[in-house]
Amino acid sequence: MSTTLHDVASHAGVSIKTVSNVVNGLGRVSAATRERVLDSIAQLDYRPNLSARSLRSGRTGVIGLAIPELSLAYFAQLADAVIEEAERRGLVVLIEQTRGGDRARELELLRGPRRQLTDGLIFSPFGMTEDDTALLDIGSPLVLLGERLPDANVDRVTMPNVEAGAAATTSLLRLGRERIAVIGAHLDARHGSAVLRYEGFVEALRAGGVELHDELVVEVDLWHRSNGAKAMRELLSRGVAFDGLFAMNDELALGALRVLQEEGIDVPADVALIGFDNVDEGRFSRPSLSTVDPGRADIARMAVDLLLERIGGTVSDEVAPRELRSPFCVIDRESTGGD
Amino acid sequence: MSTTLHDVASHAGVSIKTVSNVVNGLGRVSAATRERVLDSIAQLDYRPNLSARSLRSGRTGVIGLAIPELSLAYFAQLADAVIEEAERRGLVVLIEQTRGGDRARELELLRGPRRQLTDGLIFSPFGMTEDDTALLDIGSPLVLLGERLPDANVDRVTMPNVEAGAAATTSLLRLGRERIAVIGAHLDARHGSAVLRYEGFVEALRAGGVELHDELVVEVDLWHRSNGAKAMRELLSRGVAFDGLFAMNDELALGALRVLQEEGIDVPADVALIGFDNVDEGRFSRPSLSTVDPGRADIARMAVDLLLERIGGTVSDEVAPRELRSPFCVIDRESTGGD
DNA sequence: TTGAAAGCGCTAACAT
DNA sequence: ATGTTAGCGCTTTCAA
Repeated sequence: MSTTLHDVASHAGVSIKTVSNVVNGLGRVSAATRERVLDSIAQLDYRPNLSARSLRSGRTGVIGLAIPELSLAYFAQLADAVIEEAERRGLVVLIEQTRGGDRARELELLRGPRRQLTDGLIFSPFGMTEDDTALLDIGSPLVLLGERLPDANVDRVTMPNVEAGAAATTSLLRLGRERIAVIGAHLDARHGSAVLRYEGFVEALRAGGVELHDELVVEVDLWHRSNGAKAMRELLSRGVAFDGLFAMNDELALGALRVLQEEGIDVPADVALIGFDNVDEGRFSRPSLSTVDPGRADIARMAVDLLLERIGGTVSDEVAPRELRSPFCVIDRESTGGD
Repeated sequence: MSTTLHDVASHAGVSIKTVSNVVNGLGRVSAATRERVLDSIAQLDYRPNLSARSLRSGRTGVIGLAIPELSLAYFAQLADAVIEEAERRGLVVLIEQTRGGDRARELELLRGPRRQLTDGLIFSPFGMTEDDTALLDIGSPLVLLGERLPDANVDRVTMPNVEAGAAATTSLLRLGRERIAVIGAHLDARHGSAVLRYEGFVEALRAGGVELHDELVVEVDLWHRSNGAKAMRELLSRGVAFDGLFAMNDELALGALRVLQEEGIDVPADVALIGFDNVDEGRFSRPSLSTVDPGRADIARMAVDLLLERIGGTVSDEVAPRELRSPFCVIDRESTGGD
């Protein structure tokens, strides 16, 4: 049996309420009693029972983070940032994996009993469709990551994907590349990073007066490295020339890079390549990978902030959903002729 | 206010206990009442309050996983496996990062109040020293990952690092390489993967009748990619010839690979390279990276199993600590001339 | 400034 | 087969 408030109270010869006050730094307690209580706490090695506290207060001190997959470097690094940010505020993070695009899992996760373990959820949706938007109304604080489910009535952190996609493309155009391929598109989708980055891609081409060739667009469902390799093989098999490549994330880029090299195609001389996400690996590939840095730390901070404001009631439920955008920047490495 | 057992009970016209029985599938409840209760539960959208349940039962349904860093691919992929394994058993995982080698953080994490949020902990120690071994006696279920703190009186999952280190080295020897370098050693340490893998390395050299050259050993504290690059530069600056390289993990290997290529050294023709951990990236580097697969899924399964046996009391506290070893295998890819 | 007591929602021992 | 009830350890209202 572990020590309770009661034990401490009788040990210190005060009431349970006084101990509680000392523990929580509330109310006015005379310096002398406080001292005595603190002493008893130390002697008895008292530690508050968090379950009891949650039951009473309705708070758990835990926030949930639901992402597609931890083994994707981007999400692992994002989770890292969120955990760090949460810790800074005395919170702890429960990670749930939705496994790429599993709608049922995502819904279950939103409504399942496990939500109760957390005070709020940071959620990166992937498989849910617009028809499911209403299901996001889960009555507990929620922050969305990314642009899916755009009509959701919920706080959200995004990055300027259109602008970033355009900037990435422009960095290729600036090298004089005119036949620019793109892998990772989701042509039939209506929302999501793929759609927006592609939009930026198209805009940049137009602005640069460069033609968009349909044969240079490769769709890829899940942005895994293996699919990047597959997409590149597909592109090469089409037999169309290209001198620039925009991969919608770094995993795709690195998978594609591998195939380009197998085929003896030089990067960046023959094909300039830029990815997206700035995962650590890109710094050490050969050539190192140019990319777009989405500001992971900012995203994590903003998401935790938004969530905490709702949890803490600093921002009432009445307040309309807010949308925060992280700053981004293009990083020019060897794969686009940088250093 | 959310629905409680009471609400359901009165709605269904039965006692609270009956509802509890239905919810937990315990006791005998007639099919008719069960039906009625289930119906009320659905109508009222009742969901059990997990805090109350924890307070009462002393279980939270959460297990902790403490690892150095999520942004290291190995740990991200391990966390993925642990979450999956836990989920299979209806548990959820709280991840804490110890940030490479911070002893104080590790201790705080073991004893801190957050332990209360979990029923048990899977812990990959790094910064704690042998003097701290006693501090592992935290009175709640604990499973250690790896070989540090060998005297700890605790369940543990390891991999056969000596044998695996030897096997990796042997795969280099089998190619006829005789000047084999190693990066990632911790020469002054007395325990840990670095020590054991190095031991295997030395053994394999001896068994192969090949001399060990001190100048071919590079120490690296944290096994990050950037440190792999740094170690390789250091090795090259020594101006000693080598035709094989054993990197103690894949991150180091990939960092080193990058530098080798910068210097125009061909892998595997000039230097055959093998890493350790089988992280996903190794399949798509160029050349693809030979490595040792430590059986991540097995490790996760074993760790969760051991923990649950202690949590559930299937295995009493009296039972001596158990040690499970995962199977490993060497994967021969391009960096050692495989495909 | 401190104390007494109610009750958060649940489980389980006991009673019927 | 179902109902009653006593807490789990805490916070908090109210009273002293």
